[in-house]
Parts: sequence; C-alpha cells; structure tokens
Amino acid sequence: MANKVKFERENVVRVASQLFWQKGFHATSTRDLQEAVNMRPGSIYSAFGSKEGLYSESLKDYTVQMKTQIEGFLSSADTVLGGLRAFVENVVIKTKDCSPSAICMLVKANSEFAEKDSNLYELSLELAAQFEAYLTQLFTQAINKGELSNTLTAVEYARFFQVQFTGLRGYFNRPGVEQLAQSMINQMFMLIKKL
Amino acid sequence: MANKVKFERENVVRVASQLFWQKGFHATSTRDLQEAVNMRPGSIYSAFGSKEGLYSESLKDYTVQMKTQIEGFLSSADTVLGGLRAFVENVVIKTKDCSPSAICMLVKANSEFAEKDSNLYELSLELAAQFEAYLTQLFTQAINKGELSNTLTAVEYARFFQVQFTGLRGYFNRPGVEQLAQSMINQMFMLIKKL
DNA sequence: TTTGATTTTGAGCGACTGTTCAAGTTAAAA
DNA sequence: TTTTAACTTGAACAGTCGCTCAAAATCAAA
Repeated sequence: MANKVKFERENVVRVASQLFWQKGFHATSTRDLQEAVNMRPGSIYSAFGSKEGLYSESLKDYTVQMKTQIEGFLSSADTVLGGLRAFVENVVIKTKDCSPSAICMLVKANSEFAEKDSNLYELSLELAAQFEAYLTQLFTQAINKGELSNTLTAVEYARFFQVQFTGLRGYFNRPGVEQLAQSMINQMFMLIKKL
Repeated sequence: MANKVKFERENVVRVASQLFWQKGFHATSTRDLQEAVNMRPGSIYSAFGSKEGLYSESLKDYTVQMKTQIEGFLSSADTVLGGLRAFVENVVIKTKDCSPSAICMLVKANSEFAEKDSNLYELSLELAAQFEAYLTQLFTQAINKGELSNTLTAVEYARFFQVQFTGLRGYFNRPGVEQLAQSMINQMFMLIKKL
C-alpha cells in the first residue's frame, strides 16, 4: 500500500462544523478552515473535494450530534417530554455561552442559502425533514405512553416543537435576556401539554 | 452651487435592501449592488461610505417598512389582534412567493453576524429591541381594549408573538408546506388569547 | 458664457477568494 | 533495501472582493 492519512476525519469535521456554525458558510474562508483543522489545502481538497463538500459533511455531522444529544437526555429521563425539556434547557440555557451560536446550524444554513436549487439549500431541507421525522417518532412515543393527548397528531406536535424551539433560540441569540429563558421554556412545555 | 444627485436615495436603499435580504450581507457583492441600483462604485461610496453603510441603511429601512405595513393592517382592522393576524397572514401566506426571503431580514442579520461586537450585529440588536418596544405598545392597547387578559404583561405578549412569528417564518421557508400555514397561524392566535 | 462647486464615471489597486498541482514525504509491499 | 502507491505540502493561479481617485460631466450662480 502506501502512506496513511495523518488526520482523524471525525475530528476535522467536528472542528470545521464549529467554525461554519459560528461564522456561516460565506464568512468562513478556506484559510480559516486550514488553520482550524491544521491541514494544508491539498489535503483538505483531496479529502472533501471542496469547501462545499466539507460544509456538507459538517452539517450532516451536526444533525447526528444533535440527535445523539437528544438520545442522551432521553435515556436519563423518566418521560419523553422530560427528555426533550432537558435537551431544550441544555441548548437554550446551559450550553448557550460555549456554543458556536445560539441558533441551530440547520436553521442558519436554511436561511443563508437563498438560491433554492443550490446543493446546500436542498441538503438543509433534507436534513430538516429527517429531523422532523425523528421528532415525530418521539412524539408518537409520548402519545402512546399517555404523556400527551392525541388531539394533535405526532407530526403536528413535532411541528409545534420545532416552531417553538427555533423561535426561542432566535430570541435568545442576544445578551441580557438570560433570566427569561427558563420561564419561556416552561411556557413552551405547558402549551405542548395543553394543546 | 453645483451638480445635483441623479438617484433617489429611498429607491436605492429599497432595492439594495431587497438584495441584501435575499442573499445576505456576505453573499451580496458590491458589484451585485452596483448593477441592482444602477450606480457606479464612486457614487455608492460617496453616498453610503461603505458596503456596511449601505447595509445599515437598508436594514433600518426594512424595519420602517415592516412597521408601516403593520400600521396599514391595523388601520383596516377592527381589533389590534385582528390587524396583527392580517399582517402575519400576509407575510407567511400571501407575500411568501414575492418576498426576497420568508425569513425576517432582522432575524437573518442577527444570525449572520457572529462577532458580537460588530457594528451590524449591534445594529440588529438595537432594531430588534425597538421592534419589541413597538409590539409592546400594540399589546398594551390590546389589553386596554379588553382583547387580551392581563395574566401576561404586554411585553410578555410581545415576546411570545415574536417567538411564534419567527418560528413560523423559519418553518415555512421551504417548499410544500403551504397548506399548513393557515392552521398554524390560527393555532398561534388561539394560544395568544388563551395565555 | 464663464466659473466653480458637486456629482458621476470606471479603470484599476491591493487584498483575499476557492482551488490546483508538481514536488516532497511516508510507509506498506516486494 | 528498493519500489511504489498514497498522502502531505505550500507556492501560486485566476478570479473576485471592497474600495479609491483622477478625470469627465453636470448645472446653479455669477
């Protein structure tokens, strides 16, 4: 055979993901990325093909990470709703200051890519659809376990959750409103149960 | 005296605003802007100072336009809540396809500028605070007119409105969900009244 | 009609962009 | 030890970026 790769693909993608999440696609230069992942352009381009290729892999990894995080909270919670609440609290309150951005990377992507037929816009749609499907599964469980009434379907609960969660994260992407977060999350979950 | 300006500042700002709203700040080049507003770089730079200056004025104009639009719906509605509902329906449903973006330009700006001490990030915060204050005025009226209970304060209603509205606009920034919009708006206003 | 302050023009600057590729390095296979 | 395929390096390319400024054009006042 030959030489082995010197970098760990997972780590590289994770670091790139943080940078892209923070600055956005257009404001992140390939030289920013080179420095962050400590690789020379040739290596990056042979591994990921293009800036777009690296972003693509970063965004996919982001959603995997997000689902993994939810799974973690679900496994240490009594109820599905309790797990989701812990996840929301973690994102909006606890990890707010150490996160690259308060706003979901998927939402940022969806808002940044205006050309509706671009690869990255369509990827953001596809991943968002996958995430909605995942949430729908969770709300199906919640209904079946009797945590929620079935006045709404699981996918309707999922949509409501997404609207609330996205709205909250957008609202708290500013300084000086930290103490409001908990009560607005309480309100969100109160509403979900009362729907 | 001397030569007169050949362009109408208002129109230029409005056109620039549409382009910035659609593509975002970083993805809009000064050459895109030159073509859109039909001005040569020298004229643009003598009138607005920089790309950032033009963006700044565009974003301010956007919020003025948004308030003007709300005023219009309020003046032809019986109630404050009815006016707000007509505004939301207009943005989310009726003008969805002719708008540069489904997402509020202020929200896009807030999400695009990651450096928390940049001028444009701070401008987006300032304008968002102004808009919240404006909404708070409207909800104060709604409470005083008996349209809403006073279990929540006006500013709490304003916050709830913003979270919902932003969440909805983000959710509907994708194809194929148009027929859901009306029922989710109905849900939003039902919740406001039940809070 | 001349003057002169003001605005418009657009070629072009230096910096930066995403990307390439020839040359160098590495390590398993022969 | 030699070979050789795979990987890394980084100088550099062509294009684009935000922006400047000397020159041309404009028009009210003199």
